[in-house]
Amino acid sequence: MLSSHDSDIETDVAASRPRFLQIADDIRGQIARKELKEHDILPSERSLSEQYGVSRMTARRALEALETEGLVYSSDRRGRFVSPQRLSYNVSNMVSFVSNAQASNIDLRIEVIDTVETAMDAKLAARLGQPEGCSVTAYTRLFHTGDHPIFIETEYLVADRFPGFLRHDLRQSTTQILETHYQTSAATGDIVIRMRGVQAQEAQLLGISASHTVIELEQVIRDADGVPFCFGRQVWRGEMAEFSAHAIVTRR
Amino acid sequence: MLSSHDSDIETDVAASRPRFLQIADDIRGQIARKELKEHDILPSERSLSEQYGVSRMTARRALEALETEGLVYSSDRRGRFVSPQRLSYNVSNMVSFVSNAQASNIDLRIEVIDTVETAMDAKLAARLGQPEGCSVTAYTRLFHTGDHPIFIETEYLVADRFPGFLRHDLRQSTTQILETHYQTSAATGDIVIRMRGVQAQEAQLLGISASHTVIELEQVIRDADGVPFCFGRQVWRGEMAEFSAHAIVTRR
DNA sequence: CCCGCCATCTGGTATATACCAGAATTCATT
DNA sequence: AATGAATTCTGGTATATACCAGATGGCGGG
Repeated sequence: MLSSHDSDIETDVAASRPRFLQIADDIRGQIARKELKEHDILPSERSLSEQYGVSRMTARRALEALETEGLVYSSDRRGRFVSPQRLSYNVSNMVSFVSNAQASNIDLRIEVIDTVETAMDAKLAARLGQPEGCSVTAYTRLFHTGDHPIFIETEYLVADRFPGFLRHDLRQSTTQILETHYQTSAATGDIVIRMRGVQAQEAQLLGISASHTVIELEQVIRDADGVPFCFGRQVWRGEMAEFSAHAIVTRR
Repeated sequence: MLSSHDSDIETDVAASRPRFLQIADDIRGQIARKELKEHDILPSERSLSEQYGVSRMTARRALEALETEGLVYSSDRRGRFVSPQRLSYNVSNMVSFVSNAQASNIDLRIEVIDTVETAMDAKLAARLGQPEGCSVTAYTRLFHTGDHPIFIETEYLVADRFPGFLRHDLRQSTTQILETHYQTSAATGDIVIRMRGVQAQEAQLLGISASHTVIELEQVIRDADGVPFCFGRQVWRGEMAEFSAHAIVTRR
């Protein structure tokens, strides 16, 4: 009945749209229609290639397309899975991401990757309004929901101002630590968001393959007097978040 | 002299890091060292494969890696080129992007893709605080620097408030039009930024291949009374921009 | 000098094949 | 029941090959 029409359309589409994108569209549809749900495993490259009668490489391209879109993530040599829903991160409301997440019932786990006490390079010193070579406390943490990595954060604190900072447990909100133990809280911030290629080490921590893109979010945080005391850099799995802000036009 | 050491290191690296990433690293270095400059053409897939003694597919993967990173753009069947520097877009300072760009000597060209006068769907109506089915003026424009596409913008205006809007020349700042002819200017905005996969039509307009990622920026713009009058969606080539914001913590 | 044809270049798609290493599972041995 | 070895699965890398269609540039004819 309609089948002849359908096949006409299909061959038309086939003429224009590459096979691997058609397969990707197909799977995209299954995800949209919830036939495949969050963290469900997708068919393997080999089974897809049989299913659609294409070579493994073509099936692979379809899956890779979904992966770069962020609809799908892959776990090395285990398979590919449907990505979970995005988190929303309000950059204007600079109250701790950790507290926010916990308030919205997100199961957040923080892993401390590295801590150092070192000297500022020129760039960092400029951002923090300090002389070059000045002492800085730095730590890198990896944030997960469930066992799913979301972003890496490295923060640099003016060391003189926060003595013994690294003695605190960093698997909690640092905003909290700063307020409780150092009577310092964020008042304003300058934020930059950009998309860029992931670096090898980051890719490993985030559990994504090299040559993917990530979202980098950098912020300088200032106290009530406008004095910068922290520089932070977050590297997000791009598909895992969206960033919201509230802007107020200041006319001068 | 050092060559034996070097080759040791090289084979070590070779053992760990895939060949296609090594080639990508190599080219990335040439770009960083300015041996290849903005809009310079890269070696073709075939010449790269000869140069490094790998198959064309491997050379291709190297170039594709650079492309997804945004370091390189490709123009269908002409070749691959070094991407130009990013633009900086301050989302807090909501004064027209167009005026800003012109002030910073950026050669901006605007192409009007589509204009319509239609009825709001439920989602749009909610964002603009209007009843569903209400009349809306919409237009889609493509922004270039030189002949290089940067982003697509679609804006939706509450039609009743801006009669005859589409009669103006849209190849200029719409902020300007709104201020001059309708005594309306932006006071606050709610902005969302996310990374997502590009859609087929967008890919064509932006001159990128399908299955790449883009940055989507959505904003609701309100007047001095807090009444929303415009919803806009921008779809950026991710490598072409970075977004900055100034945040002020409001404690409640 | 201009126009149109054609060879040659480019990337885009697609197949078939091979081997590797890690993850998961199976199954026999202790 | 616990341990450990073997098998089977997965994606990751890499090669070789083929054909297509758009872009480009040279060349010849008007």
